[in-house]
Amino acid sequence: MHKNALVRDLLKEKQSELTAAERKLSAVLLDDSLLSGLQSITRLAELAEVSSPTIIRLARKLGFEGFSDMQGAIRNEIGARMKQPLAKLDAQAPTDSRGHIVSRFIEAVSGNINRTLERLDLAEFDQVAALLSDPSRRLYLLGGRITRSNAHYFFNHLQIIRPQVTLLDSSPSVWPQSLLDMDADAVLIVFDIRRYEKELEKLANLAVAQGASIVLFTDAWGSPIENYARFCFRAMVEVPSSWDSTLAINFLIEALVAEVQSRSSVQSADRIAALEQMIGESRIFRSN
Amino acid sequence: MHKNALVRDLLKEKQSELTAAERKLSAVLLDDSLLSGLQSITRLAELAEVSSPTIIRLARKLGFEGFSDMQGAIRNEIGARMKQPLAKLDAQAPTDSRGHIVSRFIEAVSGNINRTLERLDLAEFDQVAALLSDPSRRLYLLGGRITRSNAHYFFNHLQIIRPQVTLLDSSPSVWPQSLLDMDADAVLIVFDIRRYEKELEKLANLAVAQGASIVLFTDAWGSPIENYARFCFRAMVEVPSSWDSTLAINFLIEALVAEVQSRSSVQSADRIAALEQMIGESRIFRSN
DNA sequence: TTTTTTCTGTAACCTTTACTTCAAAGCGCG
DNA sequence: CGCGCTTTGAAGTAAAGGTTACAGAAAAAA
Repeated sequence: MHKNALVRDLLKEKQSELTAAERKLSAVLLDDSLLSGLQSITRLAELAEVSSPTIIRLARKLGFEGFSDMQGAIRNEIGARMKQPLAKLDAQAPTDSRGHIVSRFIEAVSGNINRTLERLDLAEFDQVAALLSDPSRRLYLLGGRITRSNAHYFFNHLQIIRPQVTLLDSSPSVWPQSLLDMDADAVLIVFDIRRYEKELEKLANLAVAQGASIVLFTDAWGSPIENYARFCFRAMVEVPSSWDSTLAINFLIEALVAEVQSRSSVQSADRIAALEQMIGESRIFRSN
Repeated sequence: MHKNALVRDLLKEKQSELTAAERKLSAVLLDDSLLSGLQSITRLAELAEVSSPTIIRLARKLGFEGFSDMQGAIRNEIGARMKQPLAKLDAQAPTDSRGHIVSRFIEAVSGNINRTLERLDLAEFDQVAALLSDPSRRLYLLGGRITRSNAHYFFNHLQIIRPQVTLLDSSPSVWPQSLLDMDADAVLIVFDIRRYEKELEKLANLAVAQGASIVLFTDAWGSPIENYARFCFRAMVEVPSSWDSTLAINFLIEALVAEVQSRSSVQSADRIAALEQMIGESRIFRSN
């Protein structure tokens, strides 16, 4: 019975029946594709911070005679996986012959991120990081219908890291007020993927006219805002879905956050500490 | 010295210096990509039809302390070969010897996504997709300080695809009003990664008490809300940054959006068409 | 051939391993 | 609070592990 089943699947399948220590162990095993299961039971026990009996109990729970038996199965499993040309998400395809949506999705997404990075100019990335770390700059973030979430995510982090960060409202009617403040020190970070929104372009145009610098995040085809942008990141967005994927854009955002944080760490340490305290004090929904 | 070199290369390199029995052993090892070297020395000896001392002598000849030492190297080697990164941005490293932040980031992120998917239960994924596609369900989304953006992103799409989707306000003081409506038909989608927020747990608890089902997105360590959740997705979030990465979570969201969309496509087609029209009519910032 | 050198397996060695037992710790429940 | 129950690791054991020493086998040199 267990001869056919893969240890990995068994682990996932019986996850709910596992105890706390067993789940800890299971996490360690799954964490590196069962590879840690090839060590001696003692080492594995130390690595997973459980005792060796726990390991044996888990092995038995999965249907093996003991640890050695399971280890043999793991070795076979890894061997089988290695002989496959490309180790991609093993398509078990329970419902669909062309593979589960998750399998197809991960394939597309990894391609998107890869190609986005291929086109990424690291020097440009560094320049943008420097720009966003400059405390004398004022940052404004703006997104479209869908990309507003990305703008919000970026804003969320930047606002904690440094002062002078503004997320523009989703309603264009209140933009003019912010526009007033955009001078040569201002940086407008715009997200605009298809379908490109005319309002965004209009605002970008006006901002540039006032001297602001624009950092644009767009898709492979390029928003019309490219013409006004000082810096431009193009990300791949196509996936097997009715919707575009902004994962590559999110990747760029997170990498920028990391870099801006490390460049601003000295100044932002106090800022974050102060924030933590304010959060603690202003907790409304008391949890006592 | 031999720390860097691969066992496989060492074997081929020193082939000429090997004795007959050693060469027989080497052939067996190379034959299945060193995989047979993961067994016990006794089994390997039987398989290669040599004695165990021969194995030790070969290991020493290659520069290892003994069989165990070589076996460890083999394990690492196989591990390295298996976890071929989703993307290995060929390190150009212009400024930093340890690689550009983007390179280090992509490595961490691809690992995170891969490991998140390994732990993902596809059946659970499908169940959640079905749940979210059910028009008789009312959906409520809730995120923490950082994950609010993810909740917003999810909301943004779900709201277009189907009716009865609500994004809970970031301020807990107005939650009770929404809580009133959460009965057995309600689905509360919660995002809670470290540092876990007590307010979220409290709300989840109350929602469950009213009969609502909870779908939880959390990190590898697991939010306390797990105890109340009907479905739980655990994503890996660690990256070389002061901040956690929610990219794996975003991946799950996008995959779910794709699946929910395809399941609801019939009903949602009209909805999207209607929406498009409304957007066209209500454009404020006219582009003449 | 004999002598010398190199190679290889057997048998002993001690260490580590996988596994069992058992008691303490944790946990839910009345 | 104590009561069961489950979960967990410490201690102990028998077996298998890796390693060593040594002697015979094979090959090379004389």
